[in-house]
This record gives sequence, structure tokens and C-alpha cells, in this order.
Amino acid sequence: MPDCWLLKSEPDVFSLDHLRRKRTAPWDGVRNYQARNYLRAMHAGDRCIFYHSNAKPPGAAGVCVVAREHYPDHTAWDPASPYHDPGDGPEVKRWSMVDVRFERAFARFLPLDMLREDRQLAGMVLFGRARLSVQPVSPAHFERICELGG
DNA sequence: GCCAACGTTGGC
DNA sequence: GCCAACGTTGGC
Repeated sequence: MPDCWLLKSEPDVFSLDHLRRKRTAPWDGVRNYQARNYLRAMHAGDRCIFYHSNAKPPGAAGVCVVAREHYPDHTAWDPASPYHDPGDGPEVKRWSMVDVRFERAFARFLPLDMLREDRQLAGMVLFGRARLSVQPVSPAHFERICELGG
């Protein structure tokens, strides 16, 4: 049974449409240890809700799939990268990323408000740990979100 | 643009 | 190892 996840991205920076056009893309730039640990726990084939944060409105846009399991996020080693971490390097490999592949956009975008109001989605990490950008989603919650998204 | 929540850093 | 200061996230 594959695990389910939720990935947040600011659509101004990288939206589900960007991923649709690229088909597959690295999920780079995660600089939080708990989120990184979840990236490392992902398996190829795991499905992820693609969530648009810092958007008007924020919400769930669609689904993507883990296409390649975790490997070092080398953007941390590049001084020119916005994701540069001076404390990291090829010998340290502090941060990780996975590759994700576009699966589908929901027929209906699901605003955060709507997700919050849905009683079947009570207890989602999204509502309690607002700042965690990579988070696990229970299979039941995942299925419910797909059902709402159409 | 504001600001609350909260993760990280660094002095002690 | 504590905790204040600081920076970032992300909803509003």
C-alpha cells in the first residue's frame, strides 16, 4: 500500500501547471528537517496532493506521483541558488529532494476553506501544522480529496 | 502588507 | 541545554 502525501508550493514560483508542462520535476528547496524526513520516506509511486500555498485562495490543485526517490538536493551547494545553504555541500548532503511527475489537475480547485469545512477531512496535518510543506496524508483523506476534486 | 505561529540560531 | 532574538511561512 503506497503512502500518500501533500506537497505545498507557491504557484507564483512553481504551480501544478508548471509541473504539467514539464511532466517531471525535482521537488527542490525544502529546508526544514521534518519535511526533509518525509521526503526521504517517500517511495516511487506514492501519490501526492499538489497544494498551492500563498495563493488567492490557497488550496489543493491536483495530484502528482513520486517518480524518483530521494537524492541529495544539490541546489543547497550552489551559492547562486535561492536555496543555497552555506552549511551544506557534497560531503554533507544535508538536504534531499525527490522527482515528481504530473498526474492530473482536479476538475475543481479545492480552496483551503472548503477542505476545512469537510467533516471527513477533520484532523488533516494541513490544518494543524500550517507551516509544514511536506506532510503525510491518510489514504482516507487522500481519497476524499480526490472525490471532492473530481 | 500585516502579523501570528513556529523553526532555527547563537550567546551564555 | 536554555531561551531570546530572528527569520520565514502562509493565511488573511
